[in-house]
Amino acid sequence: MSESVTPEISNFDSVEVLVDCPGAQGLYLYRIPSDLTVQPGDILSVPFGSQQVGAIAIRLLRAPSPEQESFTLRDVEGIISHGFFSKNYWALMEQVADYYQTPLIQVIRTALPPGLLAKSQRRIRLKVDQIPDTIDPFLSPPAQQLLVRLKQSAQGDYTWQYLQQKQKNAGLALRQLLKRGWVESYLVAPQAMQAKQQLAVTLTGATQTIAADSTLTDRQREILITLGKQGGQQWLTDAVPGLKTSYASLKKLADKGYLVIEPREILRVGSHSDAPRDHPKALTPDQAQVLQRLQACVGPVQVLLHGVTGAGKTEVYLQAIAPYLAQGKSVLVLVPEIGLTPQLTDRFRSRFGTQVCVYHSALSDGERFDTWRHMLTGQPQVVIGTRSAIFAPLPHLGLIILDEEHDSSFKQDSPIPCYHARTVAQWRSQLEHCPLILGSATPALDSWTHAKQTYLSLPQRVHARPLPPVQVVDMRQELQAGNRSIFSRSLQSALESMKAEGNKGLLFIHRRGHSSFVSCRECGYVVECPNCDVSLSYHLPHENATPFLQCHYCGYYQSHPPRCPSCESPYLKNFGSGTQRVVSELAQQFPHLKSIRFDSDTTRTKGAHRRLLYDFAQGEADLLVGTQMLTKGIDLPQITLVGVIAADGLLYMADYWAAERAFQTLTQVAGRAGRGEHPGQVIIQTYSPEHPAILAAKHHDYQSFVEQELVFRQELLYPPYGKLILLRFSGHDADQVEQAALKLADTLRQLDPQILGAGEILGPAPAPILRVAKRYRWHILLKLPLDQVVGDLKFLRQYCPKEVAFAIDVDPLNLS
DNA sequence: AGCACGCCGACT
DNA sequence: GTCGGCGTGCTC
Repeated sequence: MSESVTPEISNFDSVEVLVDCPGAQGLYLYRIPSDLTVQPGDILSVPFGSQQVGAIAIRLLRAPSPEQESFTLRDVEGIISHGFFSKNYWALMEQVADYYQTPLIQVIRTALPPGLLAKSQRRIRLKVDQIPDTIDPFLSPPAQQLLVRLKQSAQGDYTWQYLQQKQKNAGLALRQLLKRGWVESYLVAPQAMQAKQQLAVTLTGATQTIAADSTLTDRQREILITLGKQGGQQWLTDAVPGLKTSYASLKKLADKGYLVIEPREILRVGSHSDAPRDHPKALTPDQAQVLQRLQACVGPVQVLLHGVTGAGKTEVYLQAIAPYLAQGKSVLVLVPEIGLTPQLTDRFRSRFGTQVCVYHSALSDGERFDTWRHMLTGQPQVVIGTRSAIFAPLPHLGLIILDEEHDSSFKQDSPIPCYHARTVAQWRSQLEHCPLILGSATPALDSWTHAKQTYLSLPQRVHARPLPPVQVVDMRQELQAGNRSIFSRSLQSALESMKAEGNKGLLFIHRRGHSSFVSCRECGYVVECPNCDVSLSYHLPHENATPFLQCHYCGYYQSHPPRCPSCESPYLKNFGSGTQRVVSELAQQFPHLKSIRFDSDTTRTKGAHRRLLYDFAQGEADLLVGTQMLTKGIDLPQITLVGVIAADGLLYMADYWAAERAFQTLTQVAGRAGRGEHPGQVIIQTYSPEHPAILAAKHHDYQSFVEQELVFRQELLYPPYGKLILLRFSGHDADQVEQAALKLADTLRQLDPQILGAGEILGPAPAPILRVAKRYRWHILLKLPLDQVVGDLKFLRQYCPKEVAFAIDVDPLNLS
């Protein structure tokens, strides 16, 4: 597709663009001013209506003659970023938009760092000198409120967006104030995110003459040599304390021509290389063989690396990556949640130093922007990121790795596009012609059945350590034997011997909070969330705290009522266990065991996750009590015991892949035990000891679990033997949402043969939890044969009233 | 998203 | 009869 570069190219004086504005889906034509050189893929700023918005150049055109224009073209205002979308990258965007039934601009928005598609901003400013001393008493309350708010700021100046979200009748209020001339409204031109500048000290090439130069003092020579040893360049703010010198001394050396001090873009990439340097470790024969096979991979090959927990996949990744960096290529490593894998990030950092950068949504906008810019430089680097990092704009991509590829956080539920990073990675590997490694101890069934891939396995743990034996305890028998504790007798004795041997353990429980619900013992009333159709969980953060009730769907919380809201009875009791309850029961039954609670409540603040793990590893506690988080990225050799308090909560989730998820979670959490010198032990407590997922986890038998599960999937034509598309409807009005879903299903059934072929339309049906955060939710599930070509479904939106939110989720994992 | 244009109810 | 509310539609 190489269009010949002829002199005629200068005739392309206009450009079709995609504008970053909801409701403006088509392409718009703009004139290119003669002083700008625009190419397809550039990110532009264009005037659109009254504002300036971000836009992507799609293709260049010769401007239509003025006679045939029905409107006058406006000029492209400026170029925000040049030559970003390569042909491959563009194809990836289109493929995502097409497959996931999403407008292209939405995909582009997902891929770009926030703040790049800049918009002009409306601001409101107080005209202080116009305001009379005595305020008109007839001024409407909203207008008075707005006036008060504006007066709060020293400048009397706020963005319109801020004011609107702060105050309900802001529109009305503004008009009244504008009419009186007390405020003015003005537009601020969009400012694309700027790279930050900072002074840097860099050695020049003149260093060879250091020894010979007699004008240098010994101290100056020392500074130059130290700087050279430390890499030859530093930020000025680091160099002054780091070299134990002053700005004046450095300036003198700069004057002598040994170094330059100049402003440089500071990329807030956060790649501190304070981690101690480590070196490639000796591989086991299995690892070495896998590495060899990986190194033989060229082109768009997909590799499934199936390694048991503790098999040393990370070391294999590290050694597989090194040659790519040496060749000047970059590598993309996707992990489920970066915050949960500080150990992984640390290992990459200590192996590759500053060539590693992390990219995920918890970074500040500035950091994301800078990391993104750093990727565009094309310097060989390893980008470790979460789901959205699959769109990292690395020019020379040599390898993609998805670690823990079975993890469902690679799938986005909302907002659209509801993409799966694994699927996008497969396309990207094809487009970039580079290998893709999917790594897991419990591969997703989709990945397992993928036909065209290389299968590599690491069936043994490193140092021939055994997988921990798994004991399944039937909790019904515990009760019969008179044990009413949440800990089985086996777990109790295992905890004691663990402590006696000076080892550590993990206790896994599916729920956070203290108890899953609160109910009245007289009338059976259950306290529910006012916004969602779920019961409130009982929370008791620590022993002496005031208990409160919280909704795990919308975050609503309230105090614990002293009496039943329904019958006034004082006998309200909390049922079910969560992490808090486990911690407090432990404290009662095993006062000598110290535990750390490890769930999204205690790890919410920045760095808390890392700190808790550090404290635990340093011996501050014997046990880590937590939720799903325990299954990811914890690799501590001292852990010998893993207990699953109640596996049942995992088993009975209402979707087709509940068993797969339960098996994965149990296997992953079990895999945390016995990674060090001491052998591990796993105890799973359950009321369903015969459940296939439990039996498979007990025997570490991935293969037979999968075979069994695949039979079930095939019978019901669920993935990977069928394709699902979920249509989600939600809105504040229960009737309206239901009607919209019904109407759309009707429309779909009429059109069915043309669009869905042999597909099945299930529903519409209310979502398993009808109401979440005051929004009613309905679903239509499309179940299609694998070979069914699905046409464009985006047009369905037009059958849905705009008060009802409509989303298309292709290959949904979250069916609630 | 913003903003204009245009249609119905409370007021001079 | 007008002012001004807000609902529908366009922005190259």
